[in-house]
Amino acid sequence: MPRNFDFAEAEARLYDWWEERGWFKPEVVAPDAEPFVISMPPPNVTGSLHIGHALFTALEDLMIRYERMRGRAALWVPGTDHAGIATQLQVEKMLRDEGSSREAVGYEEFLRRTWQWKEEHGGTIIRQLRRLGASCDWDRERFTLDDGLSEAVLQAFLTLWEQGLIYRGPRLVNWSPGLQTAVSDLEVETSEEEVILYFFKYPVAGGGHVPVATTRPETILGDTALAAHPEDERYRDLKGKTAHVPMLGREIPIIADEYVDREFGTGALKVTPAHDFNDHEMAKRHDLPLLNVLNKDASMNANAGKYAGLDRYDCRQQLWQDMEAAGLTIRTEPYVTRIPRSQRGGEVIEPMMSTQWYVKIQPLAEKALAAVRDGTIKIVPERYEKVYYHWLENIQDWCISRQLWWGHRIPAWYREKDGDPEGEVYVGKDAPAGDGWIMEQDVLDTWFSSGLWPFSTLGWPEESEALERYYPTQIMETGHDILFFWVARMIMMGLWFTDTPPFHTVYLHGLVRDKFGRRFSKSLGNGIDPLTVIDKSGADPLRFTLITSGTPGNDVNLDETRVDHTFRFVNKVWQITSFINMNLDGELESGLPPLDQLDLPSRWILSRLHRLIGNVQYLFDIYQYGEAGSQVLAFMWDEFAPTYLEISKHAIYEGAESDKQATRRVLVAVQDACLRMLHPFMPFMTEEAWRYIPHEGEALIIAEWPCANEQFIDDDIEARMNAYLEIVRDIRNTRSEFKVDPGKRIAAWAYETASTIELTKNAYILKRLCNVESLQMLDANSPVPSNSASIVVGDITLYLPLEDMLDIEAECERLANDSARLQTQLEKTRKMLANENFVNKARPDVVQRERDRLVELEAAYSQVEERLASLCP
RNA sequence: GGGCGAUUAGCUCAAUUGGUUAGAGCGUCCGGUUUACACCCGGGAGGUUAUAAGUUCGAGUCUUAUAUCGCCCA
Repeated sequence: MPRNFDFAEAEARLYDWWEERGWFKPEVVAPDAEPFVISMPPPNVTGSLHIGHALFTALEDLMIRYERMRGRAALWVPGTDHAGIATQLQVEKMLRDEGSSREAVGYEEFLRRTWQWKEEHGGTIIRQLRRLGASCDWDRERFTLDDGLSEAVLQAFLTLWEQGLIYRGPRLVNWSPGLQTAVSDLEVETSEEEVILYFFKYPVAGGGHVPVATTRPETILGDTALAAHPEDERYRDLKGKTAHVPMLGREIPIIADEYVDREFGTGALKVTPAHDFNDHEMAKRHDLPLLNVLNKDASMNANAGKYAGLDRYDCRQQLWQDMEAAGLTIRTEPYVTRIPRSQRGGEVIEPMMSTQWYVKIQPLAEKALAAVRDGTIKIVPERYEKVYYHWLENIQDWCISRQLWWGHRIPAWYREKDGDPEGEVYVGKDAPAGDGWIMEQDVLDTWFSSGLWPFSTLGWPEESEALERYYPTQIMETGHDILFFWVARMIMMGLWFTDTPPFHTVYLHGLVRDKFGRRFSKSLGNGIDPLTVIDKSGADPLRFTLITSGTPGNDVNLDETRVDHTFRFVNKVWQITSFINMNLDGELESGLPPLDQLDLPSRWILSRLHRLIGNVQYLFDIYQYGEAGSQVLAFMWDEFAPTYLEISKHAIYEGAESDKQATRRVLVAVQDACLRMLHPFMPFMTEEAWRYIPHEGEALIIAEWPCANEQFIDDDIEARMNAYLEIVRDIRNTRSEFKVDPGKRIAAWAYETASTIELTKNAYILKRLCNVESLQMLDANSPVPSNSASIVVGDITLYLPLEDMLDIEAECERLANDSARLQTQLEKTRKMLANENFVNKARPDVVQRERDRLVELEAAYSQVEERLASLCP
């Protein structure tokens, strides 16, 4: 067995082996095995791996490997998303670099170039997932724009259309002037920004004016009314009058509406129904006309009169200058308000009138709400259920059309009629009979196709075998940031089209941030590239660290020193394996010897192991994977390796043959169980290490998940072993305190009592763990050995002859400290047990524990006192 | 404005049906070439669990209020 785990060599080799053997496929188990299916959240096809992908991969692969080991038909369906806007932007940038543009090359060529781009860059992220060890069924890899999924999108669209749940119409939308497309509410991010509030005079017909304030003066050109609160005294006289739009002179009515906030600005409000959502609502109430003053690129259109052609911000300046010259301005002041920006491009979103396609979402939303309310679908952590409810209860119709070229083209056709190019509309896969039909050029929101993902990837709308066998899936594991974008939509569409919840559990993880909790950003330069980390330390440490660094639903602050630590843990596990491997010496009978033939340390480690297995199982059941991993680490690093392994050297180096064999079998059994439990966290090293210990079965990846056996769990054994371990700790402390050379073997003495005789039975524990060569019994009449330090644990006192190394003064101080500590604990315990409320109300086992503790403390205290009295007058 | 989360050692985090002395890692200090591992081993220092009240025999954990930070929604 190699001295160290060569991850760089082993990872690629093992991954290829697993894949070639077909172990990533659900068919490896019996055909009647219960399926366990996860649909991978499809990464952007042209993206590259970042730490967030590493987190979801680590978690999902953990779930998949765990269930595979439990005998389920585990299927992890991988794939990528065409990511309409993101991909189109990348290709447009490439064209721009070539001095060209989307418009210049034209629709067909643009699509050709985009597909070409996808072919070139599309495989990158998928290849990178392999480096993390992702055990996906690659034969089932899908892409949201492949033929099957396009068919699914078409089917879904047409079904909704037939059901009257899709409509097209002019609405006020969030318009992204940079991308030149409509975007949905979810794609707009608003945040507070400092802007300028402009106060000006709105001329009233027949003389006078009304003071008005706005943050967007250019929208004045689109005003179709002036409004005041009906009870506002200041504007009572204006009722029924009209006003003139500054610089344009257009006459508009002055209306009264309760929406107007009397406290804000001047109390009077300009109404721009084509460029403001609130004004739009008001316009509906008052039957006001809508006047669009913006072009698609947010320059002013013909309705802006002489300002036509100016960019929105240039217009703002120019108009204000002109108004100033006309004596219509009052003043400006800094003002903080919420500005909507495009989640993608970052530029300011303009509400604009536009004809778009919508899904009437209410009926779908109701089903999706009910599924979580009645527990059919569970969200982990549970608190996100509230967030989910709130969003679905207030959901607006979903704008699904995007003015992009890259995506699923909406299956609609137009024909000119009465001069209107869209006078006739037809929805269907193919153009209807007759000439002149032109296909809708807009595409669907990318989330429309990813909403179908859990079932479209399995063949829907075909009634495929895969769909029959593997749908519904089990867990949807994804980031909490896309709960609305994606999860809610999958639930809505899954329930709507398949009449089945697409999964029973939603497991949400948080964002990965840097160690100070900051988001990764280029400007901060704090990014952590998963591939760099893998190159340096291997995939296992990164995976384990990501999983154990946080708790479900919460952000993970990734500290790279933890990756280093996990790297050392990987080495630790390897070294344990190596130790076992080099001490095997020939054939080893499989399984464990009968319990009654095992020594105390063996029974102790098996008890600890099965307790651990039980805990890990419980933690997996409640999705606490991080804690489960940490507990395995703690067991191996703090109990198995430093205690059992060290003690086992006694049997292996100097025991009888039967003891050697028994100890070897225990070592193998414990290590085997640990490797199995660790496999889903760190698949590579565990698989490789497993080959070096006796095992049944071809590979760890398909080995059985361990199961806790109550028969091994033994409180009495653990208590007896703990007594030794406490003595060991005390002896080590004492040696350290008196600066006894760690390599020096010393003796220990004790007066003969039932407890000390018992102690001699396993004296090799002390020999191995704290270099105590022999435990010798003192005659009851002999004096306490001079120059010795005393170790008191329960009713046992050991004397360590330290010869000239003992400093009496120091020993007395040590004993006094012990005494004080014991006294404090005694008082506390006595007080507890004297409290009738405690004795009567606390659980009996808790009370008993305190009683046992009291006995032990009393024994220890009296011995310390005795020793103190004799040594320190 | 509404909702949610966080606040535990210098830093990053655990501690899940309330129960021994609140644990790890990194950092720090002391000591070690012990035949699995210096990618290591042994030992130490470092905490009023944000604050204040409450429930309870018992609170990091449950309740209420406050403060600070963060996220989501309007």
